Amino acid sequence: MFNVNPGESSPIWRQIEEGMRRMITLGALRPGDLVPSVRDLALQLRVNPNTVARAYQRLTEQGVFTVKRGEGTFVADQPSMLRRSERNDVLRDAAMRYAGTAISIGASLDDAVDELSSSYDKVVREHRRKS
Amino acid sequence: MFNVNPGESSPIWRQIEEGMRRMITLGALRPGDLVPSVRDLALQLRVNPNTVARAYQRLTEQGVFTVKRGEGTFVADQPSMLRRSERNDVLRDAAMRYAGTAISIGASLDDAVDELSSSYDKVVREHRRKS
DNA sequence: CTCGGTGTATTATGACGTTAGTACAGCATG
DNA sequence: CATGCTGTACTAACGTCATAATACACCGAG
Repeated sequence: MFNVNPGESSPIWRQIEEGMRRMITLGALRPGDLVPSVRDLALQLRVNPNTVARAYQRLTEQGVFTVKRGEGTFVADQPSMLRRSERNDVLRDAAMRYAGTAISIGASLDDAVDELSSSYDKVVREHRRKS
Repeated sequence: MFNVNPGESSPIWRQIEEGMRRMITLGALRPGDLVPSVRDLALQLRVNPNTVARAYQRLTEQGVFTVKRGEGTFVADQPSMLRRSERNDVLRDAAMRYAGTAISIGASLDDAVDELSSSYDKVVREHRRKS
């Protein structure tokens, strides 16, 4: 599925939320697909079920997941993506953070772009492989 | 100087640490320059002095800052940059995070690169303007 | 119906980051 | 010397995050 890093500065439930979004936009999870149960994913990621539950709850509120009680959680038929404005805000914030750390260690824009390109492909390939 | 976001997931002292590194690599702070006092910067950023103190302390341990008691904190004559291996690790991690969020919201690599390029220039320009 | 799985809610606990306040040691300036 | 600035250290408090242990409501399968 995907990994999670407890040492990371961003909370685990957010990593799970973003991880699930990645799986969907990469096609590893398709509309109507059954998502691992809270307890299963918690075991798999070696994380507390409550932490997974929080991520699932947020995704459900956002319309990305739908819940059938007693049956499981599924990817919504039309996974509501973020509006373009919100999407741009998210991307811009992330870009600012990345640019900031790149500059802070003296990396050039080309360096940053190269590393980004490599990482982008890497993430895509890993997900393609596991699906 | 630079800004700080309490809502960010990464701790404030780390934002200050990276911000100072940016100032140095961008030339806004040069070796031998006097750095704002802990209390001054704390007032300016609307942050607790202890938070600034922690960032300064780390930078001092890393050889980026040197301290003259009763006088102030200065940029070290030869600000010891990170080793190439560490530098690459930091950049790679940051790139992975950025790529992950970009993919999670369905942004293409080109989108991510464009936004990165824009943000990189923006950070550079802002620092140039303030120096 | 019963059983097992699902999501959900609640409470308690420990670790961590941040803030606030206070206090101390050292140096420069007057 | 005395004052005021510097960095540094310590404690208490609060909020968030993650964990843990339950308990409940719901649904499908047997």
